[in-house]
Amino acid sequence: MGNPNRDHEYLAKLQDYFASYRSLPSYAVIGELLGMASKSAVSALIKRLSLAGFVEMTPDKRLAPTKRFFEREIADFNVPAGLPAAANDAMSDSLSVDDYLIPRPSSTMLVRIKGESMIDAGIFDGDIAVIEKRHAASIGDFVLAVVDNEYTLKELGRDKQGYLLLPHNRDFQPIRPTESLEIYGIMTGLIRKYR
Amino acid sequence: MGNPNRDHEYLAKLQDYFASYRSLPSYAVIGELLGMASKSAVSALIKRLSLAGFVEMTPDKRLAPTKRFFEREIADFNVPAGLPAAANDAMSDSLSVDDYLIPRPSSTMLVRIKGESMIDAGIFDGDIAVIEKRHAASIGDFVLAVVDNEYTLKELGRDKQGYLLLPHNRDFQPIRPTESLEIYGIMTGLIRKYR
DNA sequence: AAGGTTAGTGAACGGTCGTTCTGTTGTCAA
DNA sequence: TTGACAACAGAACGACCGTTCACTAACCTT
Repeated sequence: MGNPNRDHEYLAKLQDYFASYRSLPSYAVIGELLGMASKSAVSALIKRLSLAGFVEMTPDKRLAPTKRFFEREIADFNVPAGLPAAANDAMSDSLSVDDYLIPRPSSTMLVRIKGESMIDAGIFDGDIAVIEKRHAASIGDFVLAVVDNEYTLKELGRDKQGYLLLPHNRDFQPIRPTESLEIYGIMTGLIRKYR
Repeated sequence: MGNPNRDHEYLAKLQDYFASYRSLPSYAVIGELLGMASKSAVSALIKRLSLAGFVEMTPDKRLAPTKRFFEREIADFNVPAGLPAAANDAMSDSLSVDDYLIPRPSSTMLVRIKGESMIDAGIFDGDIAVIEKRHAASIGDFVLAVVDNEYTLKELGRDKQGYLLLPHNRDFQPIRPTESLEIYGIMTGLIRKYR
């Protein structure tokens, strides 16, 4: 009957559904969604996906996605003209974007970038910076700092006279804190959305 | 009887539950969870939360959280001068970075950037591009294309002679496909990790 | 004090849930 | 060609689902 292993395709549809509704449907509806006429086929599919670690049952026996459900492959596009989609065994990395960028949620915040002072570092106006809150930083880190009562994202530098905040833009001058310099957090990631 | 408006407290428990299991339990279990003895109390609570916009029913009538369900309580630590409170506001209507960048999981892939050809667009070697697979693109889109049997990320351009692939790096020349140009997908996001 | 409002109890009920079992069909290896 | 196997169809079934209704208790107003 069926093709060899359409489970990956079925999983994709469930992922789309969950992305839309933040909930997994009943077996009957899954059947409709996937083009299956009987719930027993769905039941078997769920068992397979459960074994593969993509879904699980909550303590009260409800179907729920696992963390793995949200993982994505990162493909290198060195691949010579073969579809990178088909071969999922040789993938380098597999994780969810959240886990990748935000390993410690409780100490992490997101900050919308304003201004052009870091464009030479590939950080543009409107981008979102992932900031891990902490008060210590190393020279060379990109830091979100409070300088003279104002928040700013710059590279942390140092010279004979003390700490500096270095912009990455030829048109801007380094900032030397006159009164106070407080490190609010360091930048651990960048997020940008197009269109 | 009860205190004035414990709904906020109830919501918090549901949020915790969902964070643990990525699913909302049945009314009976919600009752246990919240210390309610009857399901009709839960039913009433769900109606209230639904009115307030924290939960909703999927098309197939299952209980599901809304985007608002995931909104973070804006922590009330003191704002000296222009605290980056605009932080969460950036992605206020999405529940996670995943959701923000990847609304349609099944047609989205992640590709590790190789090379310097797009550095003037703030896309660096080692960055991860979010690619939405599709074969049609508009002029000006950043596209992952297969040109003469090789994958490349460039801006899609056009002149009198036809389509072009434009790098964003002064040291690179535009690419004019000699044999074939196939659009593999368009770039909808960028992810970078520091350190 | 009376009356309204709101949150919750408890029981009854029809509908839907997911499981299970039997049967069918297409694929693959011997 | 045969037999094993996997994916799926279809029907039956008990359990659990969420709704509804009548009722109670605490808290407003006035």
